[in-house]
Amino acid sequence: MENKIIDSVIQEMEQAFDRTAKLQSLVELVNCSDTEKESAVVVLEEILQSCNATRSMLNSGGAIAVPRRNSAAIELASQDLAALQVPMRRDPRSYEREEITATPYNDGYQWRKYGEKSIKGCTFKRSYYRCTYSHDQRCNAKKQVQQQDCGAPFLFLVVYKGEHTCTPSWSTAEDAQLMLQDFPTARRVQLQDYDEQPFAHITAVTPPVEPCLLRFDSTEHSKRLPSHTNRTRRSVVEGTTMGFSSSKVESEADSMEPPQPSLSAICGFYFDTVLDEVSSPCSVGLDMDFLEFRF
DNA sequence: TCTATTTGACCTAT
DNA sequence: ATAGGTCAAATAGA
Repeated sequence: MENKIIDSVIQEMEQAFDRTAKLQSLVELVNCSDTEKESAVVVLEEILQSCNATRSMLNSGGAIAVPRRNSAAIELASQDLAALQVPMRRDPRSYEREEITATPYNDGYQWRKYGEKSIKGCTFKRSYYRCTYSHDQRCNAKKQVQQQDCGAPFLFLVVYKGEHTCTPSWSTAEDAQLMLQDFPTARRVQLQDYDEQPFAHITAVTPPVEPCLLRFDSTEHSKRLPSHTNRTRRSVVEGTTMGFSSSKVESEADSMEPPQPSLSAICGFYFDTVLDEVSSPCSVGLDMDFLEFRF
């Protein structure tokens, strides 16, 4: 029973770690003063260190002191944790969850927009999406995306309603590998302009079946740069899901620094590359969500 | 021509 | 009456 508790605590810690890492990547994107950002990063690093330390202790098994006199309470706590870890069977239509994210479009599912609405008290309109397979496979999953008014242009409130009951066309490991061989045509790349600055995110989620190569070609990006930055510069960034592996920049002008990873996560990676002299933030990200993808 | 998005109209709940 | 959610015709783009 004690092992069960420890397992549950480890799982909770893993989630806390992942969420903190995700928050760290968001902090990178938020427009605030350097001092504030630095403070936030320091705090986040401390949290991550604590998570790591706790995880190590739990994994070693030596630091857990379970008071035996509380065995009844332990039993109850264990049951509670188990209930948290294995949610009860529920109606897929009743499922609902919210999240704040800088990347509302790369959750691994394909969505079709069916509406947009101005919401009272909100600067930005709310967008309504339903699963692409809502008709073909009668999938009831929907989501709403609402950009936040907090001055950080990259943050969105995403509300998911209903669980996916569909089977995406690339749901097998074999399909996923085929997709990887065919990048970028097989992958969807979401391009969005924020204040006329390009921002890209790989939205096709790679099922975490095997270490795989990721490749991002910014040529498509360059087409969307503001007219005053019309130099053609092509950067190709490569990495793997197991860590950043290599990068190179091909430029017909003078050479520039190769893109460097700005944040390495425990799994997956996140890095920025500079596209031109005004340092348009071309972010290519594979965020933590992909690891949680179910198929 | 097909598919996805946009957008005004309509429906429903409060 | 109002706000939020959805529909469906018009439109855009590949």
